Amino acid sequence: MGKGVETRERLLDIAETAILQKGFGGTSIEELIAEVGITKSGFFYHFRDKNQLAHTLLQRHLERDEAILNNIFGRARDLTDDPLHTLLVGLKLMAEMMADLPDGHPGCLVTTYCYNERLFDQELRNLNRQGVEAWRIRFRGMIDDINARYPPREDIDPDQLADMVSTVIEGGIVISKVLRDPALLPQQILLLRSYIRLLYSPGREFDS
Amino acid sequence: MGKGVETRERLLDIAETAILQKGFGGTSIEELIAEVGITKSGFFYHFRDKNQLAHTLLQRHLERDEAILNNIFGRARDLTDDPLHTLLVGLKLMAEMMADLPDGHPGCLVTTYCYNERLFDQELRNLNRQGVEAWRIRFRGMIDDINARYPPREDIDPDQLADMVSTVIEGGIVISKVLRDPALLPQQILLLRSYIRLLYSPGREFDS
DNA sequence: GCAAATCTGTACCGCGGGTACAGTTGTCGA
DNA sequence: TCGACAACTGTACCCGCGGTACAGATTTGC
Repeated sequence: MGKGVETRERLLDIAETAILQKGFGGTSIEELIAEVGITKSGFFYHFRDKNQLAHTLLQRHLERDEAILNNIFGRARDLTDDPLHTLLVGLKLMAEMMADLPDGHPGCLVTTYCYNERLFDQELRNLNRQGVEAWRIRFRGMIDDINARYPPREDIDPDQLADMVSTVIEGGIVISKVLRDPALLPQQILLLRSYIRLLYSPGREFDS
Repeated sequence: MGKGVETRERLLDIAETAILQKGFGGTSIEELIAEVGITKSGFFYHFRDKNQLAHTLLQRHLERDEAILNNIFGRARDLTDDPLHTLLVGLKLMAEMMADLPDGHPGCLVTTYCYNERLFDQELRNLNRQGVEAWRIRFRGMIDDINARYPPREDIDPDQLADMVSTVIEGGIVISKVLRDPALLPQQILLLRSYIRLLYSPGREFDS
């Protein structure tokens, strides 16, 4: 890794932490360069402006996030062939991962950007949306596989159920942070898991 | 309503909208006074500084929120004496209210403040937490009433289930906004409702 | 008609985002 | 060993914004 790339990554790390704690408008370039130990000119060598920093940051975040999800549900698929079990195991692994974060989840850029939307251009808002759409597609695929084998106890729209994963994670992060209770996020993921298990549990399948 | 109170309320309205779209640090006093039509001196007559504006805003938000929830679940209680029905009807009413918002939900200050926490003092962060704790207490009470009459199909911690309401609402607002789909938030609330119905549905109550 | 509430006007400070551009330092291959 | 390029530093400047400090004007209510 070259020296430039390293500085750039450190800049991105510090910027991400700061933005999650103070929002985009509340984060100054000056504080970032002070922490990295470069000058303002150095910052503008790496990024055209603050907006491009935001763009790069979100892109990196979404890529990492996808890699993590691929890892989790890849491991889940290694453990079982059953699509329902795969999702349930995956959610369990996800909850365990969240529970292992020592200081709790630091926050998600998607939510921060959502509540800073008017500071960004259309392109960045679209990138954020595509990130959430990718989650929907991922979980929608898994739910389709489950529905193909198990009859749900209620007639639920698969897109809505897929979006519920994103909803519980983003909401869980917020409530967990506000209450300063790191355990809350994994608990909420396990409640979602409980819902899915109940939804596909056998018994009284054909009651109207 | 006096002239001063009216100006103050308009200032708060405009500030709330701006902060939900641009975050606290991204919202300038200058833009607020420009829209209200007063001078900077006028602003500082009403609020000591930006921080006090944030405080007043959150307090107002939490009070209004409590009034709305009282109204919704009050109406639900008028319709039925059964605690499970009350919660299910209340969630239905809440979903309908969210669906009736023409431009979708504008966002929740609790989440914005959560992702701007380092811009605020301890007192404001505590106020935010107390708001979420009030939600927990409210829903925890309703869940206790349900548990006293119905055996849940799974052994769920009542506090966690209560927090799931907050989680789904805050998360639903975020995902709804990012995807620009106002229908998503009410749908997610109805999924939560579906979970609670399944959790307390009769049949196979005593399977281990 | 007087006091208090509700502002306006003016002047000022320092920080932060951003622009512009010239100069410096280290690395690496020909 | 030299030169090109990456990765910066240094300096100077502009303007918007948060905030301070007042003094003065206008409106409202009793």
